[in-house]
Amino acid sequence: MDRTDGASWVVLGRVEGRVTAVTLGADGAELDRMTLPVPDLPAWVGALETAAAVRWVWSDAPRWYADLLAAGVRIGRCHDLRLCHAILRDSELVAAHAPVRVASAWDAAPFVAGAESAPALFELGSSEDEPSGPPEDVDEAVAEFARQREAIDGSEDPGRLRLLAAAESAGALIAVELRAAGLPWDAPTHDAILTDVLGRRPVGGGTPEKLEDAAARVRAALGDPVASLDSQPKLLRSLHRAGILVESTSRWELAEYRHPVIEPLLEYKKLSRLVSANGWAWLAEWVHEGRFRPVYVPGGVVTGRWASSGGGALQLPRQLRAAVRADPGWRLVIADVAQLEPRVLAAMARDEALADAARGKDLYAGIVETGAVALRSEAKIAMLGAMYGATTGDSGRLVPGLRRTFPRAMALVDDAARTGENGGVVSTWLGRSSPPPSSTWHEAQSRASDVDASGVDETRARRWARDRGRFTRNFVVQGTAAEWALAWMADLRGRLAAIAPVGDADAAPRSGPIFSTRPHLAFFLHDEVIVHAPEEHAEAAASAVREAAAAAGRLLFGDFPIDFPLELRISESAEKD
DNA sequence: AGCTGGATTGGG
DNA sequence: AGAACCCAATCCAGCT
Repeated sequence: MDRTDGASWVVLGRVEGRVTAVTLGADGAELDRMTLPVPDLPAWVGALETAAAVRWVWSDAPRWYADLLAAGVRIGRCHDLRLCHAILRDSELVAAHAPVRVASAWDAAPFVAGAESAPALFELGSSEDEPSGPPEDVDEAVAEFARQREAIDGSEDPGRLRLLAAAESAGALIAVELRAAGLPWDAPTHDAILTDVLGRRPVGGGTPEKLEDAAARVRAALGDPVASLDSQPKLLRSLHRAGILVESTSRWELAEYRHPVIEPLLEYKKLSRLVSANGWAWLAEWVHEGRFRPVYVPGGVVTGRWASSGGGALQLPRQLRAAVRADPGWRLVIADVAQLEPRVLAAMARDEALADAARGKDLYAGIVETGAVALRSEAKIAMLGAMYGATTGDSGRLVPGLRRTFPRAMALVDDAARTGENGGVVSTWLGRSSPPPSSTWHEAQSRASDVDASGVDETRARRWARDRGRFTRNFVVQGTAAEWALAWMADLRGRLAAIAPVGDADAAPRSGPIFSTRPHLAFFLHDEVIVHAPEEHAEAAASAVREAAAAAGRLLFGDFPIDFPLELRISESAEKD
């Protein structure tokens, strides 16, 4: 697929305790085949990885790489068949008749450790344990890899799809590494925050002091000593009985009312959320030996963003960031990209005016300087409105100002919206395509164009068309931003691995055998990374983070003059200053 | 008893 | 404030 650097492809498969490794030449022909027992795999991979430039081709990174890392073996590059299949199957750049497009066992959810040993109790039909994840047989893998090479080589833009496959596969490695290394988490700090906010931890697992106190004040204000506060319908009825005629129990609606119950109720909701989502139970389940190890799901969102499954890694409340603390003698390098999505939009659209406004500074301040809008706050909501498809309110009112000043960028998102409204498919910069509309959607559209269509039919069809337009409008920007972030992390991963190791693996053993002696990625959240680094290498790691951002911009957008400035700090804790 | 969907709130 | 996009986790209600 990539014939430029001479690295060989080694395809791995396994059956009944033995691994088969097939080495392929640049033309895809089989050069060599060998088998070995599963326990011998790490040593063999480690030796080959040191000796030669290898790209490992495997079904699913979590299935293969978690065990390698645990055995102390890190690899440089892979091709993740499951993730790349999902991209190529749907990509508009791939020919409609390509074999990768037909339904197959590669349309699989990721491997989940232990999932095969938990069959549903009342499952009908087969009583066999169905292992989760894609096929593991090596010949299946070789065949699928050939289909994917064919799909890419025969596509409209092989270069872009090669980049996307490489970036997505690097992300697959990084997700496994992030879990293996873990985010340094100081449980005593977390406990102190909980105790400060909620009051003393109840011994028998009951309600914390301050939560109980807030509940008592709510019930007193309602004049109902047994009011249920955790059931939305019951709470709504209690509020109505007290003369507060809200339609929901949401924070924003409650805040509009003046009544003695409002303040304690909002307090109750805040505390209740903290204890149930990130309280002591969460701490006991997800933090062990000073590390938070969430499950990241690369490509888990239609746009290509990562999702998480378990631990809520992408939903950590700001309130708890103080619990993210570097090990003794180590530092955190915390970096996020300022206004990633509008910068990506400027580059995709080749909109020099927007790129100028973004250059070297706060993009929203730059927009104000162009005169498109008067205030920074207006620039922000106008830009978000343009990318999300707002049509009403302040945002909808301000978008036309942007359309005059940045016609190219606005045309890109407007075109994406029009395509989506008409039932079409849109693609990101590197070629990830949106899913097509459902059959229900199509049926609603054709029913509305019947001669005897009712007003209800027409209204619904219009609404669904506009909903889909907003989705495709945002898809191209959010998805390309996700690609930029993958490229950033992939490049950063390589730079960090090149920094000389320090001390011995006992220095910070909690990160495991691979990550205890050198800077490593510890956290990722859409446009932010946290690197955990030995103090003496913190500056080098920070430089690597900055250089990787510049490299990612060049990799995706060549010499188009867009920059990606970072907000970066080196600190012992992730708490905001 | 287990599943699904609504409501809510946390993140970008 | 929301609006307008992409999510996950939790609890509860209502269903089978």
